[in-house]
Amino acid sequence: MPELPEVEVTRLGLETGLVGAAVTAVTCRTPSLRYPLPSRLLHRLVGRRLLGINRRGKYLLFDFGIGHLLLHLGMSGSLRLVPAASPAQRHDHFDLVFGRIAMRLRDPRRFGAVLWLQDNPARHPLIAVLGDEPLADDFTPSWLYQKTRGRRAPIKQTLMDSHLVVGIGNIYASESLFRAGIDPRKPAAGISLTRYRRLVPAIRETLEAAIAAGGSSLRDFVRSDGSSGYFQQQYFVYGRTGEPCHHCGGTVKSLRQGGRASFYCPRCQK
DNA sequence: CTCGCCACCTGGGGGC
DNA sequence: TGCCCCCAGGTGGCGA
Repeated sequence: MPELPEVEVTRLGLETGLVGAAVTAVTCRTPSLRYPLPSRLLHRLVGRRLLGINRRGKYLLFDFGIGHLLLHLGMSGSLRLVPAASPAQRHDHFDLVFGRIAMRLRDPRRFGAVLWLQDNPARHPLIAVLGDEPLADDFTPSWLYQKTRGRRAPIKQTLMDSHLVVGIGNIYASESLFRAGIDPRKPAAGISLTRYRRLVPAIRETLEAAIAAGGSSLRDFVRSDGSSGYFQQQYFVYGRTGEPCHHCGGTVKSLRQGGRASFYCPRCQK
């Protein structure tokens, strides 16, 4: 799915095309994704101008002045700009139409979310519980070090806990730990401040490189302009079980942690 | 608070 | 060809 970089690339793609435009129609084709679609409330957007698009973690927040449309892409969601007249296909659940252009949400696995937030988005229960933004200035080695005292879970799963730090999914957790030279199985509490001084920049570099590459985490990820794309970002370890490590030439290994696949190089990551 | 596990859903791929 | 099982992905919610 869309991890933070893919959501951010989506946000950037939509922002250019939609901010300042007014909604002319709303189409809900699915009664419910993760939550029921608030179709009655959404129809009140007709005639309203989109003032801005923000991101918090993997959530997108569309500011309409009278409230915010909150979208989450789940595991398989994508948002694209299409001609308003183009026929919807299977799994196209929701359209926000801006004249001749429609922003279309497609989500085959339907883990995504569409919600209407009347009040301050930061106070919404889904947003209020979120952890630090990994690209923000307050995400520092000492902050992460302090927050992980007493956490005996493996660092890989800890990085994926959105209540601690947002936006890092299964792919970029493995990639960040490779860059930092840390074994994904290491308990978070057992990692020294010195090593967090390496991990925090590694997370930033991983996410920023992916944003620069235009989003990459799903084979079927489609950028908001509809182009197929990701400049084939090269993963260091993700999905490369049995292949040679790009750094040391050793063999990339995989294991399961909390029901998900992790990838690492035993020689580079201790 | 932390942890481990389940549920949610669908399409694609491999094995037989 | 068809069937079955497993897997991918994010996150809320549960009980321990």
